[in-house]
Amino acid sequence: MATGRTHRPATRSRGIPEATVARLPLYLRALTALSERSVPTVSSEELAAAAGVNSAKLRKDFSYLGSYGTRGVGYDVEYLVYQISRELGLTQDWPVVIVGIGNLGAALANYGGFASRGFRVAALIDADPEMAGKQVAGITVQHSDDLEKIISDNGVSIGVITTPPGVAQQVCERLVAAGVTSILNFAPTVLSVPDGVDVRKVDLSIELQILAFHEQRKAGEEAESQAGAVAAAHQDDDEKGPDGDVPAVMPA
Amino acid sequence: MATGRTHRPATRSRGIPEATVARLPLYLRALTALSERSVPTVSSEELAAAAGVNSAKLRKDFSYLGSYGTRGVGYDVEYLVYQISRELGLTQDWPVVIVGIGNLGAALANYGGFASRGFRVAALIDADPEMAGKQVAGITVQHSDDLEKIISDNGVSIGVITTPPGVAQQVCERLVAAGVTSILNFAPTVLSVPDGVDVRKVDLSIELQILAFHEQRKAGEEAESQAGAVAAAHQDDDEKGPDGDVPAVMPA
DNA sequence: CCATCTTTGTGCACGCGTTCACAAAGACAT
DNA sequence: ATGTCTTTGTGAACGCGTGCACAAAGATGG
Repeated sequence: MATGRTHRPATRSRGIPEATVARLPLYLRALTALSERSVPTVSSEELAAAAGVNSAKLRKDFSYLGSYGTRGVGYDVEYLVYQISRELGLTQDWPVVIVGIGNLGAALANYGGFASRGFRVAALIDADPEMAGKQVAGITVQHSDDLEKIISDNGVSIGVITTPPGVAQQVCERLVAAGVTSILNFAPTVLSVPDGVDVRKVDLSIELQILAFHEQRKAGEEAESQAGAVAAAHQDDDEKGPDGDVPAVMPA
Repeated sequence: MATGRTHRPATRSRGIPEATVARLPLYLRALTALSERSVPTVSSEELAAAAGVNSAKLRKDFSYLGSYGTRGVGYDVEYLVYQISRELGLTQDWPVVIVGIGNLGAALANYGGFASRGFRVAALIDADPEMAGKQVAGITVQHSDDLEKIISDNGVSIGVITTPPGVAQQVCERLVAAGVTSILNFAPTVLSVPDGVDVRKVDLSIELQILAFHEQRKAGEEAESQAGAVAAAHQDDDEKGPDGDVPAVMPA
């Protein structure tokens, strides 16, 4: 769902399905909240509700990690927090670089959720000489000329790209050449990467467009059921779109 | 994938699979780039390469929209841009509100990708009285007391939540009560919404954790193949994790 | 008008993910 | 101990998504 180009053959890494991996952080967050409230154990039903998933799915997910529950009781919160953290690799330190310190890059640098669990902003990099030397989120921005050195000196394997789309691909290539093997891409571009490099993308514009699609559909259905037999002429699934010609309802 | 809690029964809205809908924006972006270069037609193979997907998948995706291609030639770029835009509902104007004008909210407000296609930032809302009245991205921030009025006056149906996690749920509820039916959530929280409301979430922390998982796996495999027969003792899939045992805490 | 060549549109098979439903396992009381 | 009750762990069925492979369709040239 996130890799740029690679046909990931459903990488069931060590037997853990990708879909399960994507949910583990969700469980971890819910468990951490319980842990802070000193709740000792939790049932699959309760935890599933907190994470917003089906309880059977949650149990199956956990079964891939091992048998960490106790029948008749539930799961030990602390123990599960540890197991999931370890499984996700959060027991170690992950230095991360952010490339492209514009509005978004700066916002991410300031984002608290970073340091919280295993991740540490090792460096901020920008191509603008004006930016170099400035402090953002208490970290000095460095010039992209030194990108390779920064990566190797800090042992960085995860890079975050928040550059304009035009330069994202070349930044990506430099990151990969320097040793980065995981990339989180915020630029609205499809990144091509060699095998062995993971890319996940976050794209505001795509998310909005998906929402708009469903929104339009809702409006269309609503109009359809309200209109009743009025639009009996252009019926069936042949109609080209819910909005027809006149938006009829909604925004001014 | 994105909905907070609702079991969306694979909402194949009007016969278009959800997975296809999620790729349409990708195609649209690639097509727009071609259009700007005045490319008249494009084959499924070329477009698929540009969008980073399989060409068969692309053709099947388009087949859900209709038969818009010409065999032996390909697809008419302009026509396809229009068809996909219409399908996604981008031919109409979507006023959007952003709630929570911190670093991230401000960054999104400044983000150019917003206005580009159908979306318009109708209002910025924040709970801090200090923020109200200030200009962000050329828009005056309004206080959250007026949230309901802002939503209804502007006919807003899409809301973006960039508040701290603690207040995200209640902001969400106010948005929904005021008439918002699509929510893009950047707060690290599971949102509960009534049926009929779509929620998509963007979560930096989760994305990083997924990357960390794969990163750890890569490192493990590497070490494994390098170490060779060294770790012959605790082998097989029975091993509890890369960092051995020391469970630290066991369930009481 | 026919042959050839390109490219679409899709039938089909396969695999992943989800969910149901239930047997097995353990806690707890008597 | 034994029975009851709760909750896990999982076998099995089903549906969605993906990709192969090919026939149909149309363009193009002779």
